[in-house]
Amino acid sequence: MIQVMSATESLTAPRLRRVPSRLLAQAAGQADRLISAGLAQADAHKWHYAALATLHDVGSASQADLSRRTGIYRSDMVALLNELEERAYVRRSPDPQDKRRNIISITKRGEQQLSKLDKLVNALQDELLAGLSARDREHLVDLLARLVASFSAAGAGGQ
Amino acid sequence: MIQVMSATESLTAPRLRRVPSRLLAQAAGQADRLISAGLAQADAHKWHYAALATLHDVGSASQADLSRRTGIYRSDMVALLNELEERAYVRRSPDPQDKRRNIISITKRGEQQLSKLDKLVNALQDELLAGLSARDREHLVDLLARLVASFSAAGAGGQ
DNA sequence: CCAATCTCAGCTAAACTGATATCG
DNA sequence: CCGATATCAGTTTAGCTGAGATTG
Repeated sequence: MIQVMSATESLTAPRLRRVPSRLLAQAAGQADRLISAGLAQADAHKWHYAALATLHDVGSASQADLSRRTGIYRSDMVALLNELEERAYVRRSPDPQDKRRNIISITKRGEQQLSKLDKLVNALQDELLAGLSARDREHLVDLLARLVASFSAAGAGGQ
Repeated sequence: MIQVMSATESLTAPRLRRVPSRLLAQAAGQADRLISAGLAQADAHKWHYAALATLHDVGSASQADLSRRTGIYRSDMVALLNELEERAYVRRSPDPQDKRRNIISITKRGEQQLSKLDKLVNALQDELLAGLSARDREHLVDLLARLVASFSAAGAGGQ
């Protein structure tokens, strides 16, 4: 059993209990621990999933492209793709049209692994959200998606 | 302007767009950057706020107590309280009843700082949630609070 | 003798920066 | 010459572990 240091909520100061940024951090922490632990048992990482899922949906992409789509830094993408290539989940081939680029594509084995991870990730999300009804889950996802979208549209990230 | 590496959502693979744990991580990241940057301008940290708010609501507490209530590790609490003590926001006095403990209490200056931070933190939450209506904000907070509560009630943290 | 408290010292992993060589 | 790409090396920080000395 993993020993975690989240605030004992019953003791948390009232003032802090409903601070959105704090709740987000707590929830995200719980989610991350759960998903990471689950994926670790399949010898995988959330980045593996993100990269494979993106490659499946997009077909193939350069590393920089993959980086933008997944939110993983180009510098970290190198090591990630090394791992995926080692396990033969992806292929790296030089782009003849643009010799700077590598074309990354998912292999058959990668597709198999992806569908395995897909099931696993979905199951883990269910576990995460076990305390909420189906309607509440959808609503939560909606609100989060809108929050993320509106926020990056506003100040910070958007180009 | 802070350069951030979040996925360019318009390019994010459909499969990833509505994964709850991913949305939570993104939202929490945005929130944390915003709040941390805002608090930094007041030469403060989110932990400062958590500790001061807890002390105000509780009156006084041992370091271990504060640690449990805020979710900050006892080991990190030492350094945090050093900072707060330096700035004369809190007082550390030995507990005569239990010589292992320090009794931490908030000072007048600490109260002043707290009300400053209170306003600041509230303003930052508003900025964070600017894209959502008042009803949506409440709903989001509700859902997050229930998620966090149900989750720790279930498997992981709760004794 | 075991459990809790405060403190210090250190580790790990994630997020991020910067530089280099290559190419468009 | 500027901008993008892949790669490598390095920093910073949050979160976490472990151990020591003291006390209940």
